[in-house]
Amino acid sequence: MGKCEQCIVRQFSSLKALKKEELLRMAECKTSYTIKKGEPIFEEGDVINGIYCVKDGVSKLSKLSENGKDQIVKLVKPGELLGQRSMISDEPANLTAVALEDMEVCFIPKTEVMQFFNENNQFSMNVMRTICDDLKVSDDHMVNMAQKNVKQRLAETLIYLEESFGIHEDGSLHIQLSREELAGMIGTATESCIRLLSELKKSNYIDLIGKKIVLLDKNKLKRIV
Amino acid sequence: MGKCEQCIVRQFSSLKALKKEELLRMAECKTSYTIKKGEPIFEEGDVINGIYCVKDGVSKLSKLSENGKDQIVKLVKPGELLGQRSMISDEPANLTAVALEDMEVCFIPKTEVMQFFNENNQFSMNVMRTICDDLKVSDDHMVNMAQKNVKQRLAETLIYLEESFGIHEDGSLHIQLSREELAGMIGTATESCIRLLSELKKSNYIDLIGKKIVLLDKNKLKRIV
DNA sequence: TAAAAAATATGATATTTGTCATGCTTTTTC
DNA sequence: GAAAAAGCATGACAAATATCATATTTTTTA
Repeated sequence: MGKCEQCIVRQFSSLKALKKEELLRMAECKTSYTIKKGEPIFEEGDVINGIYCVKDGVSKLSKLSENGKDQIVKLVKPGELLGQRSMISDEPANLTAVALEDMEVCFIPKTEVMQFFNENNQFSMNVMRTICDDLKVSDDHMVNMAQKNVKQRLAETLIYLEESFGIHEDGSLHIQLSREELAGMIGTATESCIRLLSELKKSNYIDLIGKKIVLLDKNKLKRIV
Repeated sequence: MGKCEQCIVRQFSSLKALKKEELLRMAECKTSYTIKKGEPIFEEGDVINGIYCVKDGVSKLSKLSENGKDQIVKLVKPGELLGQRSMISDEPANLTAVALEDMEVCFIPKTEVMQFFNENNQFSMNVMRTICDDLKVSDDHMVNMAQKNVKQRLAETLIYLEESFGIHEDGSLHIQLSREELAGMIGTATESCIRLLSELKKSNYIDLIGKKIVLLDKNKLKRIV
């Protein structure tokens, strides 16, 4: 079993406030999982009873709307925690978490996390701050959904994907989303998403190599937004 | 100066976890404000340095989008706290708070609230839970914005307004929003909002008496959603 | 209380976006 | 490696929504 103390991603999460002794305790009770691309970590309605710390790989958090489309609410990177909200609210998961790449995650049971809340104020504040950040992002996201058109949201999302997840050597977006998933992020029909991508390609804003996307002119894209 | 101990709304907020001694301290340092309908409590970008506890009246939390339209993100009722997120994230306000009715609010400085965080774990947990609830509501709201059409969102909003804020003796919605504000809640153009209201009236789902709105058939409305 | 301003309402029209159909391409499966 | 399946792409069209123009009503102001 890996030592939490030596885990690099811990430095980037709320867990960085934990003391040596607490980390040892956490290492004792955590469970590590490997999740294959496309597999769920948990699904909407699941009772989770703990949090997942993402060690490697990216996950999408999505919600199935009544019309059958999957709306992607957030992408989660290594170092982030999954399931905090459900654990604190003491509710089943509101979103489904599915791996976009092969992932490594550690599960920490609720009892242990609650213990940390009680004894380590800095940790509580860190978690609170993370959730506050999520809330701000979600509010802003909501305003964008309501007020921007699909083209603007697509341009914005492409820039976000490049800036948050980087690019391959060939310049293409590192994170690989299907057209359907991309449509699910910007909240539109898959066909509309594909059509707008083609349009952006024709105007030389982006390039499409197979399913890979290369941003050719970020400034122009930003001007769309 | 009013005693926080005897304030009724305290029972409905995170503040209910505060002990007698803490409430006395809070009463000492709080400031009470009366805010007239239409006036702001704070605006996007303001550094707040504390939280507002809503004693009476309803406030809208909104954000101005680049196209000049005001998107309403949330309505805040008596008993709720305003500005928690900004205070915890240590950031300027992300949203503008404007009174929809005459309001009474109490301002509690950040230093005091932080003190409570440190000494009263139950209070921290309450605040955390509130923010988690907000996050869930915001995520769900986002999915609705992305996946539902304007008519569905309007129907949903009307039901929400009735169920959360009640009705007058004549059956009309207690909370009084202009058509523009209602459009700002559902994220559409004012004209589209008005048009759909007229349509709902023609189909006898609702009645419009001047600017008052009466829900005639909530079940039918729910079937739209 | 009359005039001005703001809010509400509606029609005409343009634009955006979704849906369905269909073909092509890539990936998966046997 | 061929067949099947899934994903990508595009056209044609329909539906939803925004925009602009213009009444009408209500509210505010002088």
